[in-house]
Amino acid sequence: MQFANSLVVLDFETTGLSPAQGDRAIEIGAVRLVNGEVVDEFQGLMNPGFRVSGFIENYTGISNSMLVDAPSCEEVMQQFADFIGDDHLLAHNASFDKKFLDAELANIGRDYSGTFFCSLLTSRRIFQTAINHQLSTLVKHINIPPTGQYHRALFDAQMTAQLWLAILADIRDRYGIDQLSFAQLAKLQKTAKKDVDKLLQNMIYH
DNA sequence: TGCCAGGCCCTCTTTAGGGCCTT
Repeated sequence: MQFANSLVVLDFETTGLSPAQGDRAIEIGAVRLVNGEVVDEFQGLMNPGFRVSGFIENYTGISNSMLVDAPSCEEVMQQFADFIGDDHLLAHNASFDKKFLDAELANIGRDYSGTFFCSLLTSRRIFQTAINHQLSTLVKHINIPPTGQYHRALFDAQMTAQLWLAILADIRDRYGIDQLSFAQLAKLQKTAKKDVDKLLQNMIYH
């Protein structure tokens, strides 16, 4: 059984919501979690080749003047593909970050072999009483003092990593499960909320 | 010209609609 001991936790800032509509990445931030600790990190601004909107400048704090001298998406994503290696991946609302990772890596003819996991889907199942499941709300929910600026890629990746560790700690505290396999995590994030308790109870014995 | 994401998930559901999340 392959335990989920190593993951790359990543977050993109982008020019918009959809690469299919022409949006590009403008920043990637990531940390590598190994055995519950952050052992490495990656951060890079990238020039998408066109001006970003005022909305995105305000939302992210990343201005056009910060991007004009930044390396290209292609250059940064080459480095990031090397950083990912063969690790599995995690993001908050992974469907969003996966769209951009797939699009940006396709641009440079690169790929990745790992599976994407989602802290949003998992937190909806484990922290069912949270007011909502935005990253910032969940960080408050788990009593982690935020020490940076949300909507910047590295900080959001760092907070997502802390959220993930809190999810694993909650599972350990409530069910006595010390380690979950990638297959078990995949099953958990697809299980209906009402069935999560039974699923984890059963995992104790398998 | 006008429009513009998309996957998940709940429910007053499944012959559907709308809120939540991400930028």
